[in-house]
Amino acid sequence: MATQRFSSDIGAFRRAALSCPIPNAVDLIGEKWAFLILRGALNGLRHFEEFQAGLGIARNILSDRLARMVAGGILERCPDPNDGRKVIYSLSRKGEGLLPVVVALRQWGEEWGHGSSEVVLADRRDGRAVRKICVQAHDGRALNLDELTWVRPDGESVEIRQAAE
Amino acid sequence: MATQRFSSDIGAFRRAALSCPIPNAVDLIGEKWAFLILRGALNGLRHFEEFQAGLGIARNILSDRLARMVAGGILERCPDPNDGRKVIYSLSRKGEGLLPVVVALRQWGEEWGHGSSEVVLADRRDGRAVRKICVQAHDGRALNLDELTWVRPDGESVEIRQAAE
DNA sequence: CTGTTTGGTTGCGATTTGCTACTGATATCG
DNA sequence: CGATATCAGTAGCAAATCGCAACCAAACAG
Repeated sequence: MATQRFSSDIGAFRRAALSCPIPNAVDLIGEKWAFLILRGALNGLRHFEEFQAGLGIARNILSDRLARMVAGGILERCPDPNDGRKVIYSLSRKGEGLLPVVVALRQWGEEWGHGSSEVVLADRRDGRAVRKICVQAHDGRALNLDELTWVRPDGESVEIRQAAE
Repeated sequence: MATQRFSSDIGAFRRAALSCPIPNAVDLIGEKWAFLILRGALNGLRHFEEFQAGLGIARNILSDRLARMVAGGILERCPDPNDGRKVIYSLSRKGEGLLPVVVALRQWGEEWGHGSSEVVLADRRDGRAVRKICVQAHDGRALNLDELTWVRPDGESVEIRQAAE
């Protein structure tokens, strides 16, 4: 009945995937509008109408996404104390934690020609552009894909990639 | 006719958004399956059946996403020279450039409890875990949201966030 | 030649999108 | 105060997309 005869490392991959946080994370912000709302929030958008006009998103979709992001702890929803009609959607600490993801994606887009870099993100202190985000070793050295492995916290190595040629 | 009377900074936001690479980038990988395929590819998955079994994705959807990612230059598709039935999907340099995005999202998920860190990404040279990815100033200092601004390449400051409030 | 693996495609019902119009609560204007 | 405008959503509905299952042709393997 040929139970499992995988040609390479899907077995290991699936096992590792069980504990991988990415699928859950992707359910929260791995969707066009959710990600654009996040970008908007990082850039100071705070109200329903601002998101709607700023992103050009349909109102029912926006409503749904905001609710999900609030439920997911990325955004916080509170009535505007200065104007009873308005609601303020602000980033939680968890939401702010996504800054590196958004900036990394932006830098990737710039590097690969998905839009010009007319403005660039900079350190407010001195106005100098931020560094290119990269994966860094313990000592700060930049690492690329083939310099990485998976290890268990005890230091034991685990092969997931490279298992298959 | 009340043309534009935005209460805060959507005007500036929309202007900046025109040149922002994020919407295009999001069209390419800002979707659940595309992102999971990317993660799979970074972890060594290479064949159609591997992705299908590894991710549990429907075959028609997988087919569609692979084609899009090839068209978008993230993956490269080539027939396996050793087996005429197989096709190898491998990351292009552009695709590998997304490594920081994926790792940053994974770290965020770990930090905020979307999955355990049974295995951790490490420097293959010494087996030590990689650093937490963050936005860094020119001198390597970690920067958080409120320490950032937008500047034009000539150094001229541009207010997008913080314009409101 | 027979059976299996691989990488798809096709059909179809269920879900999700996105547009437009509407509502109800609160503010602003005169 | 009364009329109007703003804000944050809902409601309805057509069109697009998803996801399952079945099917298929080409390329091996025995």
